[in-house]
Amino acid sequence: MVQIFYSLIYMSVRVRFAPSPTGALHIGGVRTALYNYLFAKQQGGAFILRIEDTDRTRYVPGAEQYIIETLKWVGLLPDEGVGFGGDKGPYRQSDRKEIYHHYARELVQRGHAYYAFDTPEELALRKQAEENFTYNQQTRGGLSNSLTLSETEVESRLKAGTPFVIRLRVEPGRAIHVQDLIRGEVVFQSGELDDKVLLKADGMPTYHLANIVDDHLMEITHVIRGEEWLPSTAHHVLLYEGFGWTDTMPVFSHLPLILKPVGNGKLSKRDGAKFGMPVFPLEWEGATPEESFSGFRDTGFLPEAAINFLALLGWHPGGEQEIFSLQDLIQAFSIDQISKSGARFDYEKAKWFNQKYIQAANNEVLASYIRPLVNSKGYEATDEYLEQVAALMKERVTFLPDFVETGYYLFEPVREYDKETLQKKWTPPIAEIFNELTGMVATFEPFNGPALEEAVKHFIHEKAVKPGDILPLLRIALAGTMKGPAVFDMAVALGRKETVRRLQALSELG
RNA sequence: GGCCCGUUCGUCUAGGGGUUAGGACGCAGGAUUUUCAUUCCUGUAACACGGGUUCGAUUCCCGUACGGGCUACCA
Repeated sequence: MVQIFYSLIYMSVRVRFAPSPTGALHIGGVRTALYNYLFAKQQGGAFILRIEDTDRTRYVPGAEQYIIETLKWVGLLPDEGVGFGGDKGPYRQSDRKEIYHHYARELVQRGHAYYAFDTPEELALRKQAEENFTYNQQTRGGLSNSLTLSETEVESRLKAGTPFVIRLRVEPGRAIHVQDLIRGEVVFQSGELDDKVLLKADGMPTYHLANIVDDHLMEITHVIRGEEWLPSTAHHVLLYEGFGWTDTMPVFSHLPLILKPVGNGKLSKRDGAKFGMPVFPLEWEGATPEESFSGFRDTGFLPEAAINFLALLGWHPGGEQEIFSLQDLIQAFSIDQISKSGARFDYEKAKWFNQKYIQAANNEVLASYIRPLVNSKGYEATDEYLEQVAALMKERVTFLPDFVETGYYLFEPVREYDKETLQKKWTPPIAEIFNELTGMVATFEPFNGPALEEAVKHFIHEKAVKPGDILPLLRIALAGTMKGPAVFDMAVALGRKETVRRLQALSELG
């Protein structure tokens, strides 16, 4: 006992993120990965990526790569796992088939599991006949399994290759206590539990078996997973008991769900299209447009912003800080401050975080994010110019693509002029002054923001017109719109030649 | 239906037997900026309901309602 206590204290923390490669990884999965990562790093432990691909019918090619790419994008790099090495592998469950067979058989030998020969069709019929039919301690006596069949019959069926599953043998009359770090003690009555399938007829384990065997073999100390696993945790405890692994059973924490922005229920992949927002980390190209999704990355989120947003969806350290770097999060994180109730996906808040992170990012970093967007539009620009664009636009954008979309006029001629303002401001006398101003700008030295501004204002004063008569026109000439960066900063960024060209273009139009 | 979990402003949340129930997003108004945005200030708005326990409950307990999850040879 003393020894167990000792080992629990000094055993280093090991947590796992164990997604199933059935398609694009849901944003809730990213949050689960994040909480696991934060806990591991804070405790000086290991963060492990395990791929749970035991359902061959739901396997989707590319999903595993998607998961890995997501973790890389958000910066949650596993210490061990598929694609990351480690000495407790293999970390892909389909590569561990024999291991599960071995343990499933061992559990049968220990009397905590049994062979069952009932076919899916037979069970489906039973369910049709009896509405609440479950395979459990009440019903198994009347079914076809190694508890009802003679030993020789079982032997011969196994020898003949009759398909079978292995089921957990749950005995009634016990209270199973689960200690959850988020929810406290949760109690289940064993009499209400069914005899879960552990090993399927195709030879693959179910989640229940695989997750216990792997967590044990991989020396996982803490299981941090979604709330949907809470009801089956009682079965998991029974498995630890059955194997005699209770001393090293991991500590459980069941996370609250992420809910739809409006309406009832948990956030689903369809909500992305429905509400016009990403619910996946990365873009995903499915077989059809309906199965293809956009993600946070291609929408133009900074990974740091996505992480900050996700971290606070269901957890809060208690202070009034809102902006947390990954390092801040590692320091501040604690499992007992995770909320118990589900959190609605608040996209407005996500946008706010992104805006904040873009504002705070330095121009060089932003330029590197803008570069691919610029290239894909076919624009040409130097890195130095992109840094200027970043400086000009960073306080006016929400998403990365806004730099080249809202600010397109920093890369190509004005496409469309604000007619309303033009109609109001463009009068023959003003046009004449404007032309004169164009001539001045063409030769004015030095061509920098403050000097230019000073000179133009002086010019306006001399002509006895109001700044409001000229400045808006200048802006429209350069950007076409009444929104945007300071006019003189724009002029300097565009350069003298382009500025003059645009001023002339407006005159010709007028 | 059964089992399990939950419930503080519209949203994310802090708090906790006695508080003007705090912050953030959003929204509204204002200041700054002769654009827009940023920034700053102000405002808006919450303890689901009913019983206990208590001198006192939003906080503790029990119910109810509502919401959610699970109930597959899916994870």
